[in-house]
Amino acid sequence: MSDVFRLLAEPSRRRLLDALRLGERSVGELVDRTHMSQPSVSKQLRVLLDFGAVRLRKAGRTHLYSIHGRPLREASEWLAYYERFWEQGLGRLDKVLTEEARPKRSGDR
Amino acid sequence: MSDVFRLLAEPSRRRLLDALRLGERSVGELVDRTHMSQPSVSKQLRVLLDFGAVRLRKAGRTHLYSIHGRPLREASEWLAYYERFWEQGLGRLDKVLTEEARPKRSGDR
DNA sequence: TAGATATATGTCCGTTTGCGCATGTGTCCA
DNA sequence: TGGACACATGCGCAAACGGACATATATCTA
Repeated sequence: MSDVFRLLAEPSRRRLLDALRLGERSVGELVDRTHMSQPSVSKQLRVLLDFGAVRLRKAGRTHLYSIHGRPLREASEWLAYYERFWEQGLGRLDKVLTEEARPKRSGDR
Repeated sequence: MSDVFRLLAEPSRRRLLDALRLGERSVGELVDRTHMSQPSVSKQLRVLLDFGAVRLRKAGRTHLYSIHGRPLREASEWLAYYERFWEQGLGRLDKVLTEEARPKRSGDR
């Protein structure tokens, strides 16, 4: 994995990053929060770790993961804002943006 | 394709979007600029079109494509800024960012 | 130390997807 | 109208990748 977009292309990894949003989590907690199997969680964490997107701190037999790196922080903010629109399709974005923040400014498209 | 990250995960599509950055381009121009085969260009353009990421304007026998949609514009700016760092690996990002803009502020890690 | 707990890894399999190649469709022009 | 030109599409294939399942490794505790 040498490409952030590929990294983020996988929903399971985005779910993990989302679950790590608020801070350090153990693998078990991530399994609970994401409803993924434990092996899947571990594997995707490995991918994220190799990429440098998360950090690992071992505390006894539990492994604590946390988000690392400015790029992912930026990406996380970026996706947090747009994901809700995108997941409903692109068509509604302009509408929602207009309603939400800028009732004017239609000279964009 | 129902996921922007998957859409952007493919380097060929990012190359196309990049080639469309400055405006409308014909398929032939995109073939030249991206060094992709014509069928590949057409296919990926189709994916981008179905997603709503580009627009098509037909002028005779040439098809002019252009980027469409605020999300991709945002994504484009976002990637334009970070891509150069990411493509060289994540490790250099903090360094470059520090050198570039903020010689102080090291409490970020 | 034995067993339980927490996590990691190996293997197999099915799916997805991009590309190459050939061909089809639409448009312009002599 | 026939042929050149611009682009799109269908097909087959190979590579990438995630998940399920079983199992290995490490740590804690009785």
